[in-house]
Amino acid sequence: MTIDSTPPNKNFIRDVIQSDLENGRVDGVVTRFPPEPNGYLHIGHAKSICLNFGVATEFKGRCHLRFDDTNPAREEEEFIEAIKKDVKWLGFDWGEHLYFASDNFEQLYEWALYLIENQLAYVDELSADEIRKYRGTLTNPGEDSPYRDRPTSENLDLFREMRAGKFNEGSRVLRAKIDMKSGNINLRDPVLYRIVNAPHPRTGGAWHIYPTYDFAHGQSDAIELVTHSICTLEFEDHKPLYNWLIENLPTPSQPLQYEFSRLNLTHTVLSKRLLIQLVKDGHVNGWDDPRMPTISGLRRRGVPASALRDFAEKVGVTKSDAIIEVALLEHCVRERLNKSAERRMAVLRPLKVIIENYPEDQTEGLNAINNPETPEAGSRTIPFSRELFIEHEDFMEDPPKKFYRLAPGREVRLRYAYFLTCRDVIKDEWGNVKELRCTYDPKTKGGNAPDGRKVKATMHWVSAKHALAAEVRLYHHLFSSAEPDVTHDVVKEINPNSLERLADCRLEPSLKFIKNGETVQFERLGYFCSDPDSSDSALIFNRTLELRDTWARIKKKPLV
RNA sequence: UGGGGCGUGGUGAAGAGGUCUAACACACCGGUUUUUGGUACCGGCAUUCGAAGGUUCGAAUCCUUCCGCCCCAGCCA
Repeated sequence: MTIDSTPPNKNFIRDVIQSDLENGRVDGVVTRFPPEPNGYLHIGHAKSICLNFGVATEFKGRCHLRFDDTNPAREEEEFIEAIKKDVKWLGFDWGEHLYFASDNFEQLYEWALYLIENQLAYVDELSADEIRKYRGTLTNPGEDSPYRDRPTSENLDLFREMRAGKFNEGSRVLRAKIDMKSGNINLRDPVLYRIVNAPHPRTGGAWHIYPTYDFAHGQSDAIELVTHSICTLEFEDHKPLYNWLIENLPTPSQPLQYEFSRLNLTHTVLSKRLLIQLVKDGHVNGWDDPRMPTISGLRRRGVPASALRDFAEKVGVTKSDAIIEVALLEHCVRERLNKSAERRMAVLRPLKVIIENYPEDQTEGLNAINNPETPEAGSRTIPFSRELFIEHEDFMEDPPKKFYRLAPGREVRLRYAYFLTCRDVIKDEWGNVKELRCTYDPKTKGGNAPDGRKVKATMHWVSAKHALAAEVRLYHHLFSSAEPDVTHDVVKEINPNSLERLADCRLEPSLKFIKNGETVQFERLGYFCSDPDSSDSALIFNRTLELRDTWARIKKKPLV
């Protein structure tokens, strides 16, 4: 299992486990991550995965992967596979402990009969609408169903017939007999089983009735001998029901539920409903669109799993509603990538430079360091020639005070190459700068002047005739508002410019061999990775994240 | 107006009667180093803990009242 450098922070879950271990409530830790296979995992799930698996390894226990597949109307095999892939990629291993709530359908059914026999459950023939009416409101108590006190044998017969598929969907449900007047609505005779006639991804057409979350989750925990069932805050109200079922059923163990607050992130949405909508309505290009907060989207974007783990640790685990700034995620990504990503040179918006005093047909190989943070990464050779491309925004004809890149008459350093001086600016008929005529100083090879003269800027570049053409996709926040208002229409909140495609980028030749899934740094620009859409004939790169950019800040400030 | 939960800086989050004129991290603001305006490094950033009372020699931590925010009325999870 994955061990990260970040030391675990203290949180109440760890405290509880620690004391449960010390006072003997449990003698080992078993947790579980219980996704419903009705969509892809997102970064909020990553928090839960890291917590559950993290805490399990920390206390030398284990963590199960269990699919809560109790609603065949929504669940699909595709999601099961995608979820497994994401959990693995995140660096966690459930070993032998892959489970499905559906594995327990037979046992759950037996327990339902057990409840009926103990007069703790009954078959209700009220319609969904009527049940709602009988349930009362938040402030008014509910009323007992007229079917509540039918004889056990009748309940048994009816329930068996439900299983046999004798009834229509919605015509009958099995309900727990608890308390229609409870202040906790979950205790007002909650539905335990409903009739669903949809094929189940695992059990096919074997069943006509399916347990609800409440009737499946806790018992599955108990069957798997889970000791700490960790879930999010909205299940807090369900805990009394969770416990009621465990107390009234002959389960093999008595797990306890603990709740923490779910992750919220600025500039995005993290509700499954909304993410499904973004995908279905085509506002993004699938679940793994690099703008998506899904694990698959982040992976495609070039975010390393280790950064996600760091992030999950840094956000903390509490019960208070919190909105984490994306900046924290971005920090974790940069921190990891700065250490691991090899450096390359690429020009996103090319501006042609002709070095007038450089021999026409000469090419020389220059040595460039792969990663200054990691000397073991070694170095590579990059070609230099008379015609280059530099970044368009690295040149200004009439530069403001604090701009110290290239300008007419000014000398700068080309990284790993030579000092370069701008002699002439060539413009098109519209007055746009389209080419620079420069000279270089042959004595500055490698980037230093023997006379000791200094230069204010070092710029990246690419040799025109050796460069690779590529498309580069730049991503911006999916929502420009930090906290998008999703109460009405998410679509209105979407940032229309979240994807920016640059079709004419130029890369240094070595980028041809970049491994899939490897994220590199384009010097001075940011972190990039090759997109799965990329091919030998059409290179495509995604920008994971920009480097921190002090110059951009200076530009924005007044009084430059 | 029923039940449950939560309130510590811009954002998270430690702290649970004295070591708190409140850790740490992100963000932000300055500065140093630098062949990435990156990285690294140094410094700044809550006399105050939702509010008001009270207990105490002493409170963010205990008590009382009040205020605010979140969740629950699916045969979703």
